[in-house]
Parts: sequence; C-alpha cells; structure tokens
Amino acid sequence: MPSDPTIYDIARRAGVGIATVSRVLNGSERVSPHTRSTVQRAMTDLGFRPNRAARRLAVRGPNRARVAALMPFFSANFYFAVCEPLSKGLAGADLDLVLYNIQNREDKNRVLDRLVRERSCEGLLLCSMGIGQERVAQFRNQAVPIVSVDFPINGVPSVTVDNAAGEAKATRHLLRAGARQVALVSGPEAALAFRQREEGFFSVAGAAAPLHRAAAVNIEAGRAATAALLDAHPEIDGIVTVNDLLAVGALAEARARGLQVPEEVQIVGFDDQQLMEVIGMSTVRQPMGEFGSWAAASLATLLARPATPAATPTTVDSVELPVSLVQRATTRSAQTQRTLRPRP
Amino acid sequence: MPSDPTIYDIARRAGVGIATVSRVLNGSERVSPHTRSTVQRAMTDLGFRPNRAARRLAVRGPNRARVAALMPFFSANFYFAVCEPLSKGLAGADLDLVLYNIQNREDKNRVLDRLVRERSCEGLLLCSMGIGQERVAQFRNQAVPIVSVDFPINGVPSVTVDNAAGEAKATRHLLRAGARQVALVSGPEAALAFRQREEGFFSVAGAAAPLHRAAAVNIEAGRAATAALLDAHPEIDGIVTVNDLLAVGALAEARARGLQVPEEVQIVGFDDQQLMEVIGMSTVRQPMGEFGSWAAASLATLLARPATPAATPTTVDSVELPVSLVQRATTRSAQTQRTLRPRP
DNA sequence: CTGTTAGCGCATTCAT
DNA sequence: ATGAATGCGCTAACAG
Repeated sequence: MPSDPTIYDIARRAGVGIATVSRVLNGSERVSPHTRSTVQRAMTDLGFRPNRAARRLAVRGPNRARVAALMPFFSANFYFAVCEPLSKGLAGADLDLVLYNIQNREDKNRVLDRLVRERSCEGLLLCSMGIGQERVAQFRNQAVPIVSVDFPINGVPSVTVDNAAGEAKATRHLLRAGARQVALVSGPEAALAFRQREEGFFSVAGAAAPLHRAAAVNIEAGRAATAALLDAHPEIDGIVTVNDLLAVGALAEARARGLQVPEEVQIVGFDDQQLMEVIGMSTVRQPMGEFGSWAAASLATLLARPATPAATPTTVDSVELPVSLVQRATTRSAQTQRTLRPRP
Repeated sequence: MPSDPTIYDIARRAGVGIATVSRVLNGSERVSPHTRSTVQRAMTDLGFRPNRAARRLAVRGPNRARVAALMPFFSANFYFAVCEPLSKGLAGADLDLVLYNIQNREDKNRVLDRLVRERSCEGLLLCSMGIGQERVAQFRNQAVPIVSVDFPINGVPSVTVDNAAGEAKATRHLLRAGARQVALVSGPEAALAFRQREEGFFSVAGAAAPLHRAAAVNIEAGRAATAALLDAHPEIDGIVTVNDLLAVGALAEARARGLQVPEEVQIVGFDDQQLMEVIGMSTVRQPMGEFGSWAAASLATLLARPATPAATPTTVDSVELPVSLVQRATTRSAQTQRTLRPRP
C-alpha cells in the first residue's frame, strides 16, 4: 500500500516547485491561474490530502489539547444530558471534544488502542464504562489524564451517584406507600449502574423479589419486561425500574392491562429525564448535567499548563453526587393508605 | 510569551541528549532509572508537553480525517437524534467527530475562523446554521468538504425537510377538523427552520393569524407563549407549534385553563421526538435520525480518497426528506365534526 | 510569479 | 545506556 502523496509528489507531477504547491494550498494570490489549475489538477488526480501534522509543526500552530470522550449511547437522554454541559465546559477551556460512540467491548478496545498508539488525545473521558489497570497505566505513561463519569475506576477521578442508595430509597418508598409485592425492571447486565441499582432494590425488597432484565433501554423493552413480570407474578403492585424509559414502558403495560396507577400498581423510574414531569412519572433524579460539567472542569484542571515551572502536579478528587426521589403521579404517598386516591 | 519547551530544552536542563528524553517519553526500557528520573524531573519542572504534531509527523501516524460538527443545541432531542447516527456513521468510515457547541453568531465565527486558520478539520458539518459564500470559498480552497443539515446553503449539499409544507399540512388539518381560529407558537427568530414553518402556517391560516415567538425551545417558554396567545385571543381553538416541547407547553397551559384538548382546542407539535407518542401529542414527524446518517455517509463519500488516481471528483446531492403528520390525541380527525369525541 | 533553503519538534537509526 | 545525525511533510523567508 503506497503511502499518501506529499507536496513533493504533486509538485513533480505538476512540474513545479513545492513552494508553489504550498501556495495554492494556502490560497495565495501569487500564483498564475494556469499554474494554479495545473497544480489543483495534480492534487485531485493523486487524491492529495495535506498532512496536518506537518503543517501544524511548520506553522507552529497551537497545540490545542483534545479530549476523547467514549460513551455508549444506550440511553439517549442520559448521554445527551452530560454531553451538552461537557461540550460547553470544554470549549470554555479551549479544549476540543472528540466523541466516540462505543457500543461494545470491541469498540472500546479498538478505540483505546488507537488512542494510545496514535496518541490522538491529550485527555480521556470515560462514560459509563470501566477499563483495566494496564490501560490506566498506558495513559498515565503518556501523561494523558483520565476522568470517569458514572463509573468508579481505581486510580481515576470519577463523578458518580450512589445508585444503590437511590434505588433503595425508591423501593422503600413503594413499600411504605403500601406495596405488598415489588418487582424490578432492570436493563442490560453490562451496565454497572444498573447492577448497582439492582443491589439497592434487593437490599430492601429482599433477595426473593422478582427481577426481569429488559433487552434494551427503551419503552418497548420496558413494556415487554413488565409484561413478563406481571404474567409470572400477578400479585405485583409495585414496579421499580432502573431507567425512566423502562418505567414509561411499565406504565404503558400496566394501563394496557387495566391496572390503575398508582392505586393498583405503583411505578418508579430513574434519571428524571426530560418530560417525566409532564408524564407524571415518579422517579429518582440524577444530576446528569453536573456529570458533564464536572468532567469538563476536571479535565480542564488536569490539562492546564502549570502556570509556573516546578508547580506541583494537579489532581482532582472523585465526587459522589446526591440523588433524590421525585414523587409524582405514579406512586402513592408514604403516609397514605392504599385506599385513598392521592391524585388531586 | 515564551514558546513551549521542547525536548531540546528538557535535554539541556537534564544534561542528556534529546534521544534519551525521547526514550523516557516513550517508556523505553533502555534508560537507567537515575537518568529517567532526572529527565522526568526536568519535564515536570518545565511543564513540558510533547508536541503531538511533531510526533505524528515523525512516526508518520495515519492522517485520520476529522470532521468538525457545529451545532446549536437549542433543542436537545433534535440534535441528539442526529448526533447518534452521525457518530456511528463517521466511526464506520474511520473519521473522527469533533463536536462544537455553537450558541450564537460569535461562537460560530470564532470556531469557523479557527477551523480555517488552524486547518483543524478535513470535513465540516453545519447543523441548523448558514454561512456566507466567502466562508464556503475559504473551505473550498482548503479542499474541506462541507455538508449542511437542516439548513440549505448555496453550493453545499444539504439534507432538509420541507418545513413550510409540513407546517402547512398541520395547520390545514386543524382547520379541516373544525378549528375556527388557529394560532402559532414559534421559536427564536434566528432559526431558519422555524421561520419556514411560520411561512407554512401563514400560507394556510392567513396572514392575520396570531403568532407568538417563545423565548426558548422548552416547555416553559411554550407555555408562556401560549398563555400570551390565549390572553390576547380567547377565541383560539387551534394551536400549531414549531416544536414538540413548545407543544407540550401549550398543552400544559391549555389544561391549566381548563380547556379540553382536543375538544376545545387542538394542538400540534413538530419533530415527533421521543415520548410524544406516550403523551399522545399530534405532531409533524421529521426523520431526524436520517439527517445524521445522511451527513455521515455524505462526508464519508466526499472525504474518500480516490481509489485510483485521476478519478473524477466525488459529489453528493442535496436531499429533501419527507415529513408526515402524525395524528394522535391532541387533534381531532378531519372528517369528524367538532361535536364528536374522536378519542376511543 | 516561482524555485531553493531552512527549520518546526520529535522518533529513530546508527555509532559509541 | 546514551548521543549525534537524519528525516517526517509542510510553511516561510529569501532569492531570482
């Protein structure tokens, strides 16, 4: 496989000097129209693409740092919610945001391999995914700071929430509001946050409580999971889920079966994503936006040039943000007996 | 302002050769522990950061093309919907996606200036925003292909929908379903798509129909706009909006006033974003995902190296995707008289 | 208008 | 184990 053509190649083919090629490349006026078109022709013929590394080296362009953000977009709202403040914050710190959509382990390894091999980023942001210590070491050796969002990683600063506590709180609420049999609609096993929420659920519901894992994080999957649960355990009167969309699916299924919500069955989501208020969904609110802004701020700190030589290396600490239960129309109030209708 | 320290600087300070510095930089085993720490010390002292352009030039790293995507995230769902397939498609074509959050004209010009000045991208994606012909020429001169999403631009391929036709269709439907007085809730004037939808609305509602522009694209703003409209024109019985979130706001306001929807007032949104089906919102569906995949595919084509030299320059054509009216619970059916209740 | 030359900062043989 | 020399592809004077 022949290497990419350089300005030398196109200069030769066009019968001119490399400076002339450089000139047309940079839109200089000091080139005769004829020469210019000849050169352009040679460029398109050879499929020439300037080597930006060479150019930036020559022009001593700013060494703008890039942060590679790896995210599995399995739950649209969550990732968008972190992306927005993230991109804003990074831009403010003069950092470029390169987005990588990671759908599975192969994707992740391929991208990470490339990142270290080609040294294509100066900062790394992992979202909802872990990496081994060898990986961490690789990046550390290259002085590429890492921050993690929604996933604790040894030796890497991260921003997380107490998923187990959040789900436990939700489950406890259902019970206090009179639920006799609670069940959990979870998501794909791969997600750590989901597993932690499962833990939280079982810690208060008891290990024997029914669980069903939806195949995906969307309404349809949530509905299917709920149907399976209800078929197997008709006595279920409380459904806690690991995600709002799954909760919406649960709500749809419950209604399709003629079950009154929250009178006959209560439902709780997780995230408090957009429109949950409109739908009246009770849910565990997670400060998704802060995930993004924390990540941006942390990366900015870590990537800041030491103002003065011999400055001590900067560090950032992991933080755990609080979650809160938002009670709306799909749950009853804790003090109320199930015979009352809490809805106004 | 002193320029960044290079390996020469740190070599001198550590009293070693640049090759040694390079070695510790790359984690080579062939360095004595003592020398290594000396060098590392010098590096942190000087705040050394390797110049990646130089490195990539030296190792002849792959010249992976990057596409800069500029988007104003004023409507979360829309942009996320295009981002997802976009990132997937680009990754498949071995292209990097660099995201720029553009909030206003200054942002846009600053980013575009940088992009051309530093030649920091090989492909450009404009979303919901226009640029002047001088700009187009700048990028063309640098052989940076441009594609546009949701905004027609002279001389650049774009993917759009017929906003006017879509909104006209929605408006017409309300009228046929018996609406006597329709009004429009629009969004910030800056967005072309919104202006086009306004046009479509007025083309069937008549120039005298009431209009109110919400300050932002969210539920609250939609609600406020609707309130203003209803206060000024109590006879309004049909509200068409330029966006689903605004429609949700309209719905909230209508209900707050005790107006029956769709019996007393019909409402239509635009986009058909996530959860609109659950909410039962009638809306004009726009194929947002296809916007993203079209952009990725087009950029991939435009940036593809000609397989064989002297290939003809590739081109892509603009496309206009179809929109369709999705009738749900916030509108009545066209054939029905307003005295009937279309809801099952 | 156009060709020649000299770096840009780093990795990499080669020597030592 | 370490240093000197060479080249990566391109831009920018400097000549002509």
